[in-house]
Amino acid sequence: TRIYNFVIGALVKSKCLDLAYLKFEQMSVARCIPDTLTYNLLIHGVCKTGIMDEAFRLLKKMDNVACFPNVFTYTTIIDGLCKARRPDRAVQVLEEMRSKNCVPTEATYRSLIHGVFKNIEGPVAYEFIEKWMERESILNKNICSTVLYCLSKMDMAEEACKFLEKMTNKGYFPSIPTFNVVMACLCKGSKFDYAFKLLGELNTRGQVPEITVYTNLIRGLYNAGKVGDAKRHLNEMLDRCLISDLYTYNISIDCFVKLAMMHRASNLFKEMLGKGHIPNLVTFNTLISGYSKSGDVNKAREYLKLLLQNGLSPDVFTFASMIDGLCRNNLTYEALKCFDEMIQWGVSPNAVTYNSLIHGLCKTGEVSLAFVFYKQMKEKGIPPDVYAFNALILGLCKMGRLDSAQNLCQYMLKCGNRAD
RNA sequence: CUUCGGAUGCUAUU
Repeated sequence: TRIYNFVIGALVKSKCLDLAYLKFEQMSVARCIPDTLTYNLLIHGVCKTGIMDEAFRLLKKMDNVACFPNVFTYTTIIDGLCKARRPDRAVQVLEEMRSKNCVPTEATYRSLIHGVFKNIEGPVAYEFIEKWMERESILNKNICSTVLYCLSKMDMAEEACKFLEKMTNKGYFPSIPTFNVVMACLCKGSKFDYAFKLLGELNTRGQVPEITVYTNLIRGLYNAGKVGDAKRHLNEMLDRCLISDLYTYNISIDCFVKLAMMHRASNLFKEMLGKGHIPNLVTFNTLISGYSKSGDVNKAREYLKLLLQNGLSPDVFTFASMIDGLCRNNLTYEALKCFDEMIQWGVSPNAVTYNSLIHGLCKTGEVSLAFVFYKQMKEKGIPPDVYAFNALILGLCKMGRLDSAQNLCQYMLKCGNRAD
């Protein structure tokens, strides 16, 4: 039986179901008795191919030959049912297993929850899980974190709030990993009031959030135009999180950059040098991008020089920032030069590089040159995206070539882009 | 050795 199981397992894994079944038939001839594992393997196979009726037939057969299904059996079937979009039946199976004194494991619940969220549309999935949990009167931390994980990953901030509200009232509080994903989701979905509330609750529990929580929050606030709040939390972050390695320094510098606080960014840079940390390419790129964005091309160049002095080679990020900065100052000619330099460095331009350049050229009215680069990027197999199209369309409009602009817009849509 | 999942990790373009 053990040998047969091994073979059947291998066959199922390599998707040779019919051969697996053949071996299964041979077992009785060889006077081997299939055990629970044998059936589990076969059920696993049929579930993967979505033939749930066959899975149930096997389950019934187990009953007939007094071979008892175990957690693995039921979990496999539940997983299969969810993937076949039959969550109601999955819940039935869950109840059936309980009635047979088979205790569901974390895997069982995860199969159900993940399966539902992955295979059913978001709102419907949430409603389903919500109802299911109401019937399950137990409050299980693992179930909660799985649900929150799914909601967060699907960017269902609204639902995540509702769910948290309900569960925290029952005494639940997310673990650190769950807390992090949920916070990321809330910040992305601009649910700041709830994010603050959650953060406050973590504080009252005497815990300090990880730095990534703050960066998500700061970035979200900044994107939502709440610069004041973002600054406040940046200060709090610096106050409470240990900025002690390259990674955390880079994060903090980036926060200052994003909030256009370049003096603070460079102070932090000096501080890290003073403490003996060696800045890396990301550090320099971050600072260069900041100065470029603020229009201070000279400072950006200064840091580029420093980058080289540190034995680092500029990469596609470096050049993108430089080109962007030059274009912002209408130094289109310099930007083109920079583009050439980039190629001399052996760095291949990507979509962002072209977008920046095209945008800059259009801004200074050199639309025909912009189209040269537009063609070049297509030739290089880089599909132009909305950034490129928007710049070109705007450029054409400014020239009064509305017809061409419209045509390009049509073309953009045809290429599978969505107009914004 | 049979079932489901396993976060967060810094930098560029409207």
